[in-house]
This record gives sequence, structure tokens and C-alpha cells, in this order.
Amino acid sequence: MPLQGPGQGKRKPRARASSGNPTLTDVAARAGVSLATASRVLNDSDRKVGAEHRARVLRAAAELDYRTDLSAQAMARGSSPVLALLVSSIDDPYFSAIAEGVVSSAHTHGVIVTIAITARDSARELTSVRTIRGQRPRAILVGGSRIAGNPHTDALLAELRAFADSGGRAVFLSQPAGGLGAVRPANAAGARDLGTAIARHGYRRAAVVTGSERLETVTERTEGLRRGLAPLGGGIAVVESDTFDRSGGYRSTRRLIESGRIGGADVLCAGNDFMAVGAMTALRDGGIEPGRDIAVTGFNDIETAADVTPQLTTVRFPLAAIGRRAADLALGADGPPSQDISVPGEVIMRASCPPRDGAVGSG
Amino acid sequence: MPLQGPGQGKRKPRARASSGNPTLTDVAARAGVSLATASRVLNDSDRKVGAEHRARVLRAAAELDYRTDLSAQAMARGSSPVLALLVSSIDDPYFSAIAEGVVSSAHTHGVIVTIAITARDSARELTSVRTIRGQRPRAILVGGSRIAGNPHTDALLAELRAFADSGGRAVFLSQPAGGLGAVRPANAAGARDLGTAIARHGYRRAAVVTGSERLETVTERTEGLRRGLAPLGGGIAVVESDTFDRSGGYRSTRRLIESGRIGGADVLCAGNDFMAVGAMTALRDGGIEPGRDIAVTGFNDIETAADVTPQLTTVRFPLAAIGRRAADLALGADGPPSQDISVPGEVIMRASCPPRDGAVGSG
DNA sequence: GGAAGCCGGGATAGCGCTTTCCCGTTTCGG
DNA sequence: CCGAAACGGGAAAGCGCTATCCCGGCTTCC
Repeated sequence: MPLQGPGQGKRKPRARASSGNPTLTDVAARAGVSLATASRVLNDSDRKVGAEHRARVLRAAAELDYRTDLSAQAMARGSSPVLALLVSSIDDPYFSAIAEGVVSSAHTHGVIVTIAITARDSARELTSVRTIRGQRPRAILVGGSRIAGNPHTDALLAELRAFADSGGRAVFLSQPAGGLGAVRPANAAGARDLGTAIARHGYRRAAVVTGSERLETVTERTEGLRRGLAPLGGGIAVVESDTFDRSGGYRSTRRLIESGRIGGADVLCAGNDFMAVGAMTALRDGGIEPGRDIAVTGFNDIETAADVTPQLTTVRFPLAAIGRRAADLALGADGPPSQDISVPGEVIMRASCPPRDGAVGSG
Repeated sequence: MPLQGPGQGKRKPRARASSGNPTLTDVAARAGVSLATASRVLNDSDRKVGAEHRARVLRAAAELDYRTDLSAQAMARGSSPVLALLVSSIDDPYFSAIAEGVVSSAHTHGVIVTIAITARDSARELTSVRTIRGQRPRAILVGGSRIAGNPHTDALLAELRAFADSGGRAVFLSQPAGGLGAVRPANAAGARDLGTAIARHGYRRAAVVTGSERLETVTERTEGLRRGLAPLGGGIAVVESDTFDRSGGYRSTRRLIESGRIGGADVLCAGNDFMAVGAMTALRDGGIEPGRDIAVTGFNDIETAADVTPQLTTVRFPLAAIGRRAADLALGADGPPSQDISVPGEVIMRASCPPRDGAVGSG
């Protein structure tokens, strides 16, 4: 038995799982070339490799069913081809439409998308970003409206900025912050256009049913609406807030009806389509027929909007395009890392908001 | 100038990006302990570490804002904490609901979710799985209905099986195959229950509007419906196929109306809720009032189902729960790796399918 | 004809982490 | 009171890649 110097003993190499995946070393060995050559072939690097060797490597890889280990590649290269998407919920047409665009863009960039949901919980949002940072992604996309007075906002922003400082790219899908760039729906302009459109249809007193005013999206839309109504002498008669979803729309409308405060309004403007749908049901339950007794509008043009009765007037945003554009911005080598891109919406007038007597002509 | 032996020259270490992330080595150095100790503290390993050292490491990590590099960790450990989800589209309430459950389960398991979309393109499905395999994920979840006669099916299955053989777990969210386990809605049973329910409401002749019969989901539902209707003497009068979405529902219904083939039916059963919604619009366009002149049913109970007029009778599946369960199955160390779990649905009778004269009593 | 390139290939440092080994101290059990 | 076991800590061997560096053989070009 050979003597071994102290501390110099050969360790037994960790046992490779018998069913482990083939490695590049295996491929190189089978092809009878060096590791370097195999790597060069499989990544078609700049360095040229002779046709003979190239073919051998390719064949060996195919025979072994070789799959590059992305973790190893990421570590060797120092960056991994992933884009992280952070949204409050993926089970929400708004975000899933954006996600679709993001994934599609990422695909064309050859980048993998990882997804984290925050469930509108700002603490979880923070821990998610922390975890995500561990992935050393190329970019982080943050969806979901910023909430005023959020105790974790500063920490989140610091985290994102640190990420950006270490070479990553962070892009918001809502209001930008911390000099970090954003691609987002032009809520204010869209709401203003909607206000203008309904004013021209003859409506003057709006009842607004929306989410918490601490959501920036909410204030942008409400304010935009006010500005759109004003020129023709219209305005917002009353604002009622609740959760930013269907049931919130139902409940707040119900409260408006029961308290009689809905009386002065000729149009009910909901903060989004879900709220609008809930509001319509509440109206019917209260004996008010939407589209006839009072007009109704929403926001976002979810697919349902065209399927409810009466069809819902709303503002359409190209959500998938927004997602795609955000991913492009985050992944593109070119262009300023931080721009604030507002994507305009389009007012879709439908039966829930018919022209009234006294409406301004189309001229 | 010191002589250097051939091939032994000291390479200049690759320049670390000045703004690079702090490494565990940095943490250990700052804490004045070894790499091993730092690692042990940060992963609370079995090995005990003195309180003093522990505290120093923790403090150093916090001060440096250290974030474990997941790729490096994955490589060192030989496996990465990721679950890959493959769906045809994330912008589809069906899949986004499942995805929500998947992500939520993964979160509690401390696992990251990466997502890939296939756009119902089987070639892309295959390449996606190939890429995914490179991530060496713990598990792969495959959504989307299997399509009969798909040329890439064998390759896909082989790929998944190879993945399973090398220690991963693959779970289908639709029909299982290749002995690989699945968690999925009990389409056949749900459809049968729906058939039974509408038969008891007095309906006998169903017109079915659905997707391609090469989709297994479609055949399962149609067949189940037939079995539910039969005991009370009902049956399927006509089947019309088109794309498995809203416009497909519209078009096929339209064709049924124009050809007069809808005549013999007292209920129109759509393959899913989207098709049902499209069908209702087509009916109205054809002068037939859904819910009054003909009953209508859907499948899945998407949120919209309760918002259309008349409210849609459908079969509800707990999609998020299915996603969660699939992820649990794929990530759980326990349990047989491959089971076929059918999650039952619940018939939701609504106004689109009112009881007819001659309906069977509730007794 | 020899110096000065290309060119295709191989050897091999890391990348940042985990984990095995090994070692000096204590703490016990007998 | 001595040997064994337990304990806390450190050194370093990889994990599977990429990319740098080096080399020998051929062209080129004066």
C-alpha cells in the first residue's frame, strides 16, 4: 500500500449518477477531439474547426443525445440567458397577455423566461426580486402597478438598482421609477380620449367606480377621464373605490345605488373591464339597465368586453405588444437602457355607451 | 525576468467585472473565515458552525448584499431548483389558471418556474423541451392536449422519457403517455355529468360545436356527453368542428344555422366556454335567442361564463388546484413518480339551460 | 531562403459554489 | 488518566463549461 503524503491524498471522485447526463467531455472523448474543439463546434464559435472534426463532434453529440448544461454554460460565460418576469398574478388576462408578449420576444432572443408571482404582496415582491437576482438574469421585468406608501418600495427599488448597477437591466411595466425605464400603457392619455369620446356622445356626469387611489394606475385613469370630460363641460360626479376587480365593481356600484349617489350620473366609468362587468350586474340587480338607463365604460378591452350585453365601451391596449416591447428593450443591446415608453390605447365605442340626444355630430 | 516552463505560463486571471456581484469568497474573506464555513452558514447545513463565526458570516453577507449565484450552486450541487412549464399559450385563461397553481406550488417548494410556450406548434414543442432539458430542471410539466397523428409526438415522448430516465420528473397536464404520469381534468366524467344534468332538465337532442376531433380533449368531452344523454333517451344530433376557440364557436354555429342542421336540436353543447360564447353570438345573429329558443352549454367555467347573458351552464374544473397538484406531484419526493390523477369537475347549471316542460323532477 | 504570419488544434485556468477529507481541540467514558 | 469519539474549522477537489494561451505546421512575402 503506497504511502500518501499528508493532506495530499487523492480523493475519490464524487460518484457520477449512473443515469447522469452526458457531458461535453463525453462528447469530446467519443469524437476523439479535445474539449475545446467540441465546445467550438457546438457553439459555432468564431474559431474555425476542420470539417472532419466538426462532423465527428456533431455525430458524437447526436449519438449521446447531448444537451448543453445551461448552468455550467452560464457560469463559464458569466451570464445566463434568462429574463425574469415579476407579476402580481398570472391568472389575470391583463398580465397573461403581457406575459405572452414577453415570452414570445424572449424566445426570439433565445432567452428563457422565469416567472414569479407576488400576489400583490409587497413583502413577497421584495423576496422574489432577491431570489431572482440569484439567477443572474439578463433582465428583470416588473409588472403591477406601483402602490403609493408601500413600505417596501424603497427596498425594492434599491434591489433593482443594485441589479442594474451590476450589469442587469430592469424595466417596469407600469410607472417607471429610480431612473429604470418602463414600457407601459398610456393610461392618462387613453382615459382622456375616452372622456372626450363619451362627452361627444352626450354624456356629462360620470360616476367613477375604481380601485384604491393608492394605485397609480387608478389615479392616472381617473385624472385622464376628468381632463377628457372637462372641455365639453362634463365632469366626475362621484368616485367610489373598492378592490380593483369584478367584485369590487359590483360592491361599489351597489353602494352608489343604495346611497342614491348614482342619481346625478349619466355614465358609469369603471377603472377596468372587470369592474365594469361587475358594475353592470350590480346595476341590473338595482333595476337600472346598463346601456339604456346609464352608459358604462371599462378599460383594457379584455376579450369578455365584446361578449357581455350590452357590449362594453372601453380603451384597448396592445398588451402583448407592450410585453414584447418591454422584453425587446430589456434584451436589446442597443438603445438607452432606461426609457419611458408609453404605448397609446384606442377607444372602442360599443353599445354600452350609445350616442345620446344632443350628442356632438361626427363632423 | 523569470523563465517560464513551456505551457506552464501563468494566465492573467480573467478580469472580474468591476461592478460584478459579490461572491461567497468575498463574504468569507470579509468575515475572516474559510469558504467552507461561509457556505455552511448560508445554507444552514448539517454541520454546526460556532455562533461567533455564524454571526460574522451573516453580517458580512448582509453588508455586501450577497446573493448566492444559483447557476454556480446548481452546478456544484448537480441539480437546479427549477420546474419548467410548457404550455401552448399563457394568454389563455385555461392555462394561465393552471400556471397560477403551478407557480404557487413551486413557490412553496422553493423552486423557480420557467415557462415556455409552444403556440400549438409541435415542432416548437419539441425544441422547447430540448432547451428545457438543458436547464436540468427538477421537473417538466407539459400542458396542452395531445394531438392524434402528431408527427413529433414520438420524438417528444422520447425526449421526456430520457429526461425522466436521467432523474427528472415529467408530468402531463392532459392525457398521460409513455408511463409518465398526469394530473388533469376528468373531461369524460364531467361531460357525462353535464349530459345527465341537461337530460334531466328535459333536453334530448344536442348539437355539438367543438374543436378538431384530433384533440383528445375534444373526443373525451363529446363521448362523455353522449354517455350522459343516452340513459334518458337523448343523443347527439349533429357535430360541427372548427378551431377550439371563440371564433371557431361562432363559425361552426353559423354553419349549422345556415345549413338548417341545427333544426333538430334543443341544446347546443360547445366544446369549451369560449366556443359557447361565440356560439351564442352566432345564434343571436341568426335570430335564435340562446336560453329561450335553444339551451347552450360550455366547458371549464371561465370567469366570463357568469357574466354573459344568459349566464352560461358549464362544467367547472379547479384549474389552479390541478396546476398545484401537478407541481406537487412533480416536486414531491414521495409518491409514485407516475400516477394518472383525474380531478373531477362540477356541473354549474345556469340560465342558459333552463328546465324545460317535461323535465325530470328533483326527486 | 528565412522571417512573419495564418490556421487548426490542444492543454488548462478559472467561473462560484458544495462537500469531502483531514486536522487540532475538547469532552467523555472506562 | 488515557484513548475514543465528538466537534468546529480549513484546504481543496471537483461540477461542466468557456476562453485564453500556446504550439506545430503551412503559407506568404520580401
